[in-house]
Amino acid sequence: MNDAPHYDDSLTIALLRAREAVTAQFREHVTAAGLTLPQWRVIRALAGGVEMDTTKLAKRTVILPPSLTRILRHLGENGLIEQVPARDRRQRVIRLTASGQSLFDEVWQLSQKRYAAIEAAFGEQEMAVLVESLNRLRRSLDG
Amino acid sequence: MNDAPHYDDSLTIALLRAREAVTAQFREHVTAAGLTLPQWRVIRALAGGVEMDTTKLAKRTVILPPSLTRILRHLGENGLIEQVPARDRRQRVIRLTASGQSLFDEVWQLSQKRYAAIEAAFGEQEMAVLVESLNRLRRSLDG
DNA sequence: TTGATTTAATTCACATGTTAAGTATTTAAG
DNA sequence: CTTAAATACTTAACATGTGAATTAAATCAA
Repeated sequence: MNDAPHYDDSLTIALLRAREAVTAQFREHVTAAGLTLPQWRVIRALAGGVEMDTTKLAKRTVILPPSLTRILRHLGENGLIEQVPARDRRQRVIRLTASGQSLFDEVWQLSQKRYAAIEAAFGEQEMAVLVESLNRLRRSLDG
Repeated sequence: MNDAPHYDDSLTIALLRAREAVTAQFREHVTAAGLTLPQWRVIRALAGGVEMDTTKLAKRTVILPPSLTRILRHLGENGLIEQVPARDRRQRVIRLTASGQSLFDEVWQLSQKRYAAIEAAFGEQEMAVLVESLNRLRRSLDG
């Protein structure tokens, strides 16, 4: 008997589609600011004067090191980030420039509005439950 | 007051990390079969004798048309898919070859085991609730 | 202190994601 | 029947995803 590949019910596809729908809400105003979504994740991780080395940044933004290297090059070329001298000379510690922080402030305002709109559409309570469930799923698989 | 970017609590990051954790469960045996995960999504969508044009296939697998074109080229070069003549000559209707179906059968067995393991770790009930919640989220944003 | 090992990051090669533009075929308007 | 508009894909260009190999600096063992 064919255990027919229940495609749309599968967790992997549901995650993919949900992420697709959510990122679509942010893509327009982020790209209008001249950033890709991964670039925006990096900017966001560094906002508010945070300094971080590449390894931590990669984990936090869920971007693999080779991609992050390229993204940091792009952001550096646009004057949005700068390097901070570090004791361990293997590390590359990064922070936002004033220009980077300013771009963050601008985009962040719009992002917050979109985020609020998503909460309104889906339900604030349900959203908190969903995020908690996603994080619990992850923990149950990492262990 | 700085509305400090609550990074790990955000829906976008939670979705990204959860997807990361889930796909990691399938990556090893899929790549061992000589397939990438997007290629596997395509194979899976066509399994069991299903024929589909690329527009439907793109929607079903959540792969953008330009990527799908390249993926179909790769799968075709490896003899896993073939083209079916169609009335509308703009369309490209695709199906698995015998070899493609056979590769599916092989990988699918392993995938089912992994899927069952995820259900066991996270809870079958909670998983169904999560998938339903993800799909509801998507519907609330598409409208 | 030297040499082996580990760690941090980059580079390389190839696959996919993303947007815009192009091509071929079909449909529809006149 | 002919042309304009719409549809189905493809191509092009650039950015990111992914795994393997490389380089440089720090750490560890002897």
